[in-house]
Amino acid sequence: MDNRKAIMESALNLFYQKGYDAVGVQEIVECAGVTKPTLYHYFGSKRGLLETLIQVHYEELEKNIRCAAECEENLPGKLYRVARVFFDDNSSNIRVYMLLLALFYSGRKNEGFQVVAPFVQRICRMFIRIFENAADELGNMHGRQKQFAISFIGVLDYHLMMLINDYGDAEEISVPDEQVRGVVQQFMYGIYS
Amino acid sequence: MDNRKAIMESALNLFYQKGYDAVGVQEIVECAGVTKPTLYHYFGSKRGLLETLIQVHYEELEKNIRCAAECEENLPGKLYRVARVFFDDNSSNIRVYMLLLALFYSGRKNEGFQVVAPFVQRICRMFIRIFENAADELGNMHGRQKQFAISFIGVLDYHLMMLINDYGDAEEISVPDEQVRGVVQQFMYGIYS
DNA sequence: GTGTTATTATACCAATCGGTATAGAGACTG
DNA sequence: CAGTCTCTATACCGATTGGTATAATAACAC
Repeated sequence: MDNRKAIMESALNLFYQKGYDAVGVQEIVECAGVTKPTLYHYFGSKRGLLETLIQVHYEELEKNIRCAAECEENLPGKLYRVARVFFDDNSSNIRVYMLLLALFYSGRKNEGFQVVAPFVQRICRMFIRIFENAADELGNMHGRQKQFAISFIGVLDYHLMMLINDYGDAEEISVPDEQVRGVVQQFMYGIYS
Repeated sequence: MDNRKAIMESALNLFYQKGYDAVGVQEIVECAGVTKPTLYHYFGSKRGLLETLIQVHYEELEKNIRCAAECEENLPGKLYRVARVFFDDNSSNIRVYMLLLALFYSGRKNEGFQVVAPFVQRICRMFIRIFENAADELGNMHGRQKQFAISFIGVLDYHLMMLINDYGDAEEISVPDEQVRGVVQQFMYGIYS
């Protein structure tokens, strides 16, 4: 019962630190203090482990994003709240999201990519909808909703990546509000703002 | 003599499609039509192969970016030229850059990350310098050069990734000028422009 | 107490991993 | 011709890969 969670926790940490393909099943179970049959009993395969890992954590991530996106504020306020979801480290949120990204970049023929791609697309669609729902604020977007969404996600992702890089191996990553607001503001009004 | 290039070409394709860790040395040499000792003669190790692969291609990428960044235009013009370097598929440029990114996201304890991190940092510094050199256009940036640079790179990367994803397995990826200009313009003047 | 089910460890599998020892082949130098 | 140097193939190395067959353990219902 508890072994299941231990395996998932170990796997998340190892995948996040070394990459999905660079981590062996043996290493995961050792880190979790169990043996291989236990892992294969719960998850069936290494891929199955990754799938449930992503799925379970993604639910919460999506919920958080959706919640932030449905708040009663103007677009900048919404984007700020969404950004905060990404920069707020709920200990596992960041690791999951970075794993998602890493696998998304890992090449289309990679097993991890195939697992992760649909989830990334769902995130993209959520962001596109944010801009569509702000049509009254933005006016005619001339079909550029997707461009807006991709740009915004890209900005968030890269800032996140750089933060993780700067912080080194530190566990906690805290991003001050003003910095998040600065990023959103620049996105909204350009770099002259 | 030619075997060396064949190995590098095969490795680049395989790493790009399946990820560094998911590709075995055996697969590389088979794809190149040689045997393992040939690879180890030229590159010493799998890591050595990756290092020379990145190094050789990076030189050209950096040259192209630097060239675009030194043109005699205003900032939007410069950014447009730089963006074009990224979106112009010189058959190998995109593959190399995406490999660079994939490894950068792959986790700090990953072998590939350690190889690639210094190159990504060099790219970042180049972008930061672009904004610093535009101080006369931008005025006092209040130390936000790095934020500008990271945001811009993030926007480019994610657009690139999405393009590759939309195009599927197609070899050639052509991005119309207007789209590139749209992205740069949004970055410069915000989404109301 | 017996049967059933879920969970776990021991021990194993073929296949592949990155890497190499040895030696042959070819080109060039003396 | 002998010697040397670069390059490459055969065949191999120990270690690890993802995965499993078997059986023991424990908890449960009856």
